[in-house]
Amino acid sequence: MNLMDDTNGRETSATRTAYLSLREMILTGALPAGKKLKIEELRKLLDTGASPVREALSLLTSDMLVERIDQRGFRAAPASLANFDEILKLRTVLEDMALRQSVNLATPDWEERLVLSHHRMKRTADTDTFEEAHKNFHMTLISNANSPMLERYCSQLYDLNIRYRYLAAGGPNYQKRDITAEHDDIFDAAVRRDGDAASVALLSHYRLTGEYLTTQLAYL
Amino acid sequence: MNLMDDTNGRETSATRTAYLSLREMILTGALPAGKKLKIEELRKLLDTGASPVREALSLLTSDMLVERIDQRGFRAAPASLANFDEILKLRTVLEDMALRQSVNLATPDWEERLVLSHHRMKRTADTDTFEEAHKNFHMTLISNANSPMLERYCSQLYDLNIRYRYLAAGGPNYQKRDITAEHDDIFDAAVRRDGDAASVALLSHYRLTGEYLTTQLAYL
DNA sequence: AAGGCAATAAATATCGATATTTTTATATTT
DNA sequence: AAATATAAAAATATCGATATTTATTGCCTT
Repeated sequence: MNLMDDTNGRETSATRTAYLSLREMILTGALPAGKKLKIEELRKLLDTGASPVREALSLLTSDMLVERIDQRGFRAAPASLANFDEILKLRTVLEDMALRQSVNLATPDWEERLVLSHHRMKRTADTDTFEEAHKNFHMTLISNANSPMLERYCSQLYDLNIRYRYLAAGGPNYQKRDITAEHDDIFDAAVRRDGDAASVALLSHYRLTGEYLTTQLAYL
Repeated sequence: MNLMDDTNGRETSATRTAYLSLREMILTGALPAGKKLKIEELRKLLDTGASPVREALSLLTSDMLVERIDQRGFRAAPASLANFDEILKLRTVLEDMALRQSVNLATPDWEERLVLSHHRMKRTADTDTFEEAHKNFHMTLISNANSPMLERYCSQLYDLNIRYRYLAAGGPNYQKRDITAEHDDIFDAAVRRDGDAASVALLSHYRLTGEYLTTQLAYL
């Protein structure tokens, strides 16, 4: 009964493992939007107990990636064009605020973290760790706003958006747009501490992405 | 073992009951900010099992009323002036957006719900159901924005703010300000579908409340 | 006496089993 | 044949017990 050795990947709880796996599966579409999430199924799929699965699903509810229907279990949050529009609109408002605050409070330390995250993102272009580096760059941009709740909302909305990228393309493949240049614009403005310009560049970045995804998602 | 009769208040799960109780206790300060929330204690306090308590705490994490520290349990979210300021700032931005959208999409049905919620709030002034009616009024104001996520954020932030009102006063007692007049201003502007005026009135309402609470909370 | 180590105590996380509720399938009645 | 009631099956919610992990206390060494 005590299989302590097969969990050689120490220092992590079953709940956390389940949480990360399920999150990944929902973001990438392995668990499609709207799908009923049966505890027993997931338990077998992840090879763990029912309690960690339940708790992981509860946590995903915070992230709005899972819906909980009292007494009737869980399901992957449904996707729709309306929902995508909502996410986009909230994102623009909140990230605008966050980025301006962040630039406003600029410090050498933040600047260095920004340079680093920007560099790493460029380095990982076309690799499968780009997704991670990309999020890290965007989060670093707003990480100096000194507003944990705002950052949390932005992070949440960012993740929700990822799902629509996968829905649109079946994977994180960007189109002809020069994304790199767009990122550079945001980065440059931030480093020279021009909040207005940074915000304009960021919003333009989101607007373009939004328009592209909207056409791709027309069938939703 | 089957005590089916003592749960005569049917149609509710143990988790939901625990969730509501704990939420109330945190909002009113019965469970003070920052306090460690031990499963066993709460289990006895609420006279229920450990699973519902655990799950309720997970749900409260979504509401940012409880913090979860992996492998080290839960605690009531800490309170601070900085946190209060953050809530206030986010609230003004998001409710401004929500109210404008709501007024913009005004319909007869919404108007009627608004009239009703306003009336009920005035009726319950000085009773202990005022709190509920007050929240209902504010939520009705933005309920026509057609943006579930935005509404959810606003609702969350509203609740977080309640806690600071209790922290400031030990109870929901307002001060000399003519709150009723402030509410009437918002209400009137909304009904005559003047989004700008409604937003100005609402933000003024929040700003005044914010200033009052800030002085009361100086010791935090 | 201060700092660190070991043993103990406490609390959390997880599991497996059971009770409840909801859903599905079947039969009965109009 | 359609609609409703009933029975069976499936799934969720809950419980109680156990295994792990973290925190505490006292003891030993320097």
